[in-house]
Amino acid sequence: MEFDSNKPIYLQIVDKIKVSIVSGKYAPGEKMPSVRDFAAELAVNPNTMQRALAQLEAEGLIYTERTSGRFVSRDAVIIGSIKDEQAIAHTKKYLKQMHELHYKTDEIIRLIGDIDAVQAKEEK
Amino acid sequence: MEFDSNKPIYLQIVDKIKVSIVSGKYAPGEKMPSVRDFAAELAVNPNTMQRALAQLEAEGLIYTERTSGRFVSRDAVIIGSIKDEQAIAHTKKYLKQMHELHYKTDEIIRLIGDIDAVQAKEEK
Amino acid sequence: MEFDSNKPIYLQIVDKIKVSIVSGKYAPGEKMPSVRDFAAELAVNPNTMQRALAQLEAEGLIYTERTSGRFVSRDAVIIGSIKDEQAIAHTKKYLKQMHELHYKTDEIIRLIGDIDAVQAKEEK
Amino acid sequence: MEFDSNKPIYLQIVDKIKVSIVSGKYAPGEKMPSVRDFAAELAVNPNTMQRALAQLEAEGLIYTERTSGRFVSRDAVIIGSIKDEQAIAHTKKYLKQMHELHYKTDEIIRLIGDIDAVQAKEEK
DNA sequence: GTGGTCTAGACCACA
DNA sequence: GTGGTCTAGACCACA
Repeated sequence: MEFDSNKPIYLQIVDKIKVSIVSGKYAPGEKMPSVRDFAAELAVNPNTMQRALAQLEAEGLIYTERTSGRFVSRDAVIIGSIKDEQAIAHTKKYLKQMHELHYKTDEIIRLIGDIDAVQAKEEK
Repeated sequence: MEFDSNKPIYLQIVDKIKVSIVSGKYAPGEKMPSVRDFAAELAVNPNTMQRALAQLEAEGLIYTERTSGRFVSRDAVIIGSIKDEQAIAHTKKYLKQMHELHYKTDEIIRLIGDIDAVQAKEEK
Repeated sequence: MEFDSNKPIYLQIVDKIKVSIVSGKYAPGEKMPSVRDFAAELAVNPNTMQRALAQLEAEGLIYTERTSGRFVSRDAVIIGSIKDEQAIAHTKKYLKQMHELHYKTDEIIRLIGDIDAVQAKEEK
Repeated sequence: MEFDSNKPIYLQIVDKIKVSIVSGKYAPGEKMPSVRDFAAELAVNPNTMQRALAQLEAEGLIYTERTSGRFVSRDAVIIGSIKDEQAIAHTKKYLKQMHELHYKTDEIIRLIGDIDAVQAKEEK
C-alpha cells in the first residue's frame, strides 16, 4: 500500500479498511487479520495499525473479542449507513470542487461520461 | 478560513488560491496581496503563507517581480491546462471512490442530480 | 456475566464472588462449583477462574480441601468483617467522589433518594 | 499522583482531569499545561498524556488550538452535563454495590451520616 | 515551543 | 497467539 505523506498513515488505513468493509470485501462477522499480521502486511508499525483499528471500532465498524481477535461488525444497518454517508460526502465534496471551477451540472455529467468511457475502454 | 487539522495548512492554502486563479477570481497578471497582508487575511503565520506561495510559483501559476511583488501568471495556456487537469483529477478520484463502493455510473449520475437539486433548493 | 474490558477479568470475578459470599448467597461451609464448572458458567478460561479463586483463598473467604474441592469459609467473623469493610470502603470512595464534585452531604442524600425512587419504580 | 496498576494509567488521568474541570479547578477557557509539562508533572510518558488528552477532547471537555496549546472548553452546558452524569453514575454504582450487600436505603443513609461525621471530626 | 505522528520494542492479561 | 498499554525517542508542521 502506498501512503500519501500529507495525511496521517493511520487515517489512510482507516479509509481503506472502511471501504473494504462497506463494499463487502470483508464480510459482516468475518475475522480480521491480527494487529501484527495486518501491520506487517501494510509495512507499518503495530501501534499505527492499532490506532487505525481503534478508530474503526469507535465508529462501530469492527469489534474486539478479547484474545480471539477483531471482527467485522454484524450490524448491517451501521455498515449500510456508513456506505451511504460516504457516497454522499464524496459527492458533495466533488460537486463543491467542480462548482468552484465553474463547471455546471450538465458539464460535470458529460465529463463523467467521457472519463467513464475512456476507463471502460482501457479495461478491455 | 477553516482548516482541516489533518492536512498541512500550507497545502490547503495552495489549493484555495489555485482554485481562485484557475476560476478567474484572480485575473491573469493581477497583483497578489503581500505575504504579510495575505497571511493576516487568512489568520496564518507569514512563514506558512510564504511556503504556499512558493509552491504555486513552482507550479507556474504565479511569478515574482523582484521589488514589486507577486503576480498571477499571464500564461492562459498554463492556467487553462491546470483547470482542466484539476477537473479531470477530481473526477477520476471521485469515480474511483464511488466504484469502490460499487456505485454504477448511472447511479452516480442520479445521486449527483439529487444532491444538486437539494443544494439548489437550499440556496433559495 | 458482562466484563468491563478495562479491568482484569479475574478481579471482576473476585468481586462478584466476594459479594455472593458476603451477602449470603453462598452460605458458610457450602461447597463451591469446581473450577471447570465455574469457568464454564462464566464463559471464562479455567486459568482465569483459578486465579480468582486463589485470590479469594488468600483473603480467607474460601478454603481448599485437598481432594474434595473448595468451600466457603465457616468463619462468620471474617465474612462479617469483610462485609462491613466493603460497605465502608464503598461509602468512603463514593463520598470522596461526590465531595470532589462539590456535592454536600444533604445534596448527596437527596440524590440517593431520587435515584432510589426511580429504580423502585422501574422494578414494578 | 498514585496510579492503580489494575486500570490503564491514561484512563486514571482522564478521570482525574475530568474531575478538575467539572469541579471548576480548571476554569472554562483556561490554558492547560503542555503535553510535555503535564507528562513530567505526573511522571508518565508524553504519549500516555497525549492519549488521555485526546480522550478528553473527544468528550468535548477540552479543545486544541494548533501550536498554542490545549484549553478547557468554554461550553458550560457540556461541563455541567458531564458533572451531573458523573454524579448520577457514581450514585447508581454505589447503590448497586450496597444493595448487593443487602443494605437498605435508610441504612445506607445512616452509614453515610456516620462516616461523614467521622471525617468532619478528623478534619478539625 | 506547541501538538501530532510514527517507530521500536517491552510487558501484561487472557485463551 | 491475541489485543492492550506504556515507554523512549525521533521527526514533522506550525508560530
